[in-house]
Amino acid sequence: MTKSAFNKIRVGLEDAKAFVEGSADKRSFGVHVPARINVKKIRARLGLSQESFAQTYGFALSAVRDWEQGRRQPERSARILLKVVEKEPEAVKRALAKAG
Amino acid sequence: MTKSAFNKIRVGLEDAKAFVEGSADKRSFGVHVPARINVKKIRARLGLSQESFAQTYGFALSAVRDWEQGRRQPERSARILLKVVEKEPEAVKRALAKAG
DNA sequence: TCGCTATATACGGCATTGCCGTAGTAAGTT
DNA sequence: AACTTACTACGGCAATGCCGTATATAGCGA
Repeated sequence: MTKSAFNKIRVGLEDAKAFVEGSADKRSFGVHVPARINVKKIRARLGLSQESFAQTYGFALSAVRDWEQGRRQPERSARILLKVVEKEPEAVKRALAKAG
Repeated sequence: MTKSAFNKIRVGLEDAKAFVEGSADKRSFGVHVPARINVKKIRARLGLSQESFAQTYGFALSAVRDWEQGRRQPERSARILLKVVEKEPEAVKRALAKAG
C-alpha cells in the first residue's frame, strides 16, 4: 500500500470521527461548523486554479494543495472561512481589500 | 522573567518578522492578509464575551483565549476570517447558519 | 514528435498552532 | 462569605501550516 493511500484512509477515519462528533450537535447555538469541506468543489464553482484561488482569498497555496489532496484537513477557522468563501466570496474579497 | 513574559517577547519577535514580510508586498495581487490581528479589539467592538464571540462565529474558545493572551498567533486562515468578522460579521453568521 | 507552459499530485520535514483541560485572579451579586 | 461571570495563565500532544521540490498530465504551437 502506498503512503498516499494510507493517508487517505487515515484522514478518512478522522473524517468519520469528526462527522460523528460534528453531528452530535453538542450544545452549539445556531452556528454549525462543518466537520468536512470539499475544497475542490468550492474552488471549481468559482472556476479558479489552485493558485488563483489561494491568491484571491488569501490562502497559502500549500494549504490548498494539502486540503485537496486529502493530506490534511482544514482546521476549524479555515473551514469556517471556506464556508464564507462558498456562500459569499465577495465578502471575503472586500474584507481583504487593501486599506482595511 | 516569567514564562508569560518570555512568550510575549517571543511572539513579539515573530510578529515583527511577520510584519516585515507582510509589508514586503511580495507579489500578491490585490488581497492582503494582515500579519497581525487584534482579536480583542474586534471582539470588543462586537460587545461579546470570549465565549459568545467564539460560539457566534464558530471559533474554538481555547483558540480565542490563546490569541488574546498573546500565547499564539492566529494563523493565516484564521486571520482572514477574523478580518471578515471585523468587516462583515453578518456574512459569517449567514455562512454558518444551519442548512448550508 | 518534441518541447513549453500551466495545473495538479505527491510528499519530506520542522516550527507552530489547535484544542483539550485545569487552576488561579478579579469583579460584581446576593 | 459564597456564588457567578469573565478572563488570564499554562502544560501538553496531535495535527496542521507552510516551506520546498520532484513528478504526472494535458493542451498547444513549432
